[in-house]
Amino acid sequence: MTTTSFATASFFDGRPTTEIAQALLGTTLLYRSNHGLIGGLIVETEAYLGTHDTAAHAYKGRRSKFTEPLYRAAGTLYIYQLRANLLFDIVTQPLNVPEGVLIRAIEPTYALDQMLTNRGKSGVQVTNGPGKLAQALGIHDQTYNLVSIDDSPFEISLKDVRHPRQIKAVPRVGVNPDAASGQLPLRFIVAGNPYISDSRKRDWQSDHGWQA
DNA sequence: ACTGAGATATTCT
DNA sequence: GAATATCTCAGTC
Repeated sequence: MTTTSFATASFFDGRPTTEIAQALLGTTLLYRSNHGLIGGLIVETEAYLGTHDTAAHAYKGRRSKFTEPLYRAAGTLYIYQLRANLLFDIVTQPLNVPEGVLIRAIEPTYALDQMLTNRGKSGVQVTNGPGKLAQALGIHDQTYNLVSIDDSPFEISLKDVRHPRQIKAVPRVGVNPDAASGQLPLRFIVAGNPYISDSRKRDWQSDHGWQA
């Protein structure tokens, strides 16, 4: 196995979570599903900074069966249910440093047909949100929660990497804005990409915000 | 195109 | 019983 086309543990090694969240933009999230290779370019991420981040599940060191994956090694998958949705996170720091990145949106590049079928929606509605992208990929259980991405059918591919022309850092979605960490700009987006959750059509760019 | 309410599952107080 | 790292639909513009 080469180390150039996959983002494994070395991708996370020794970098702050905020930096990893930005570095993931433009890489490809791939899933080797029973229906074949499916995935797309990551266009939106959020960083959750552990015990001092009021919006993080590990705030104040909360540790339970639910939050356990965050305390494991970098590259551990944290797949959990929020209301009727599954959310897909990757742990970014060494053992017992409970930080992670939430993948919030992708731009489909592999098996768009399958995603349309999985979602029953068209256009950007296919993958422009964390729960939506899980549905689109066909993730409907927590089988790979607590598993290292290297031992899972998931992969961060650096093979067809694109470079955002501009990365914007804005406050995170769905966090209590009145809490201490509520306004921190820890949500990172590829400016101008139409698959950004809750984006406005007027902000979309024809090149989707990628460098040429 | 944009806004706001309601539904949904799980965890923690 | 309250809170939550969300989605969808119906109403309005």
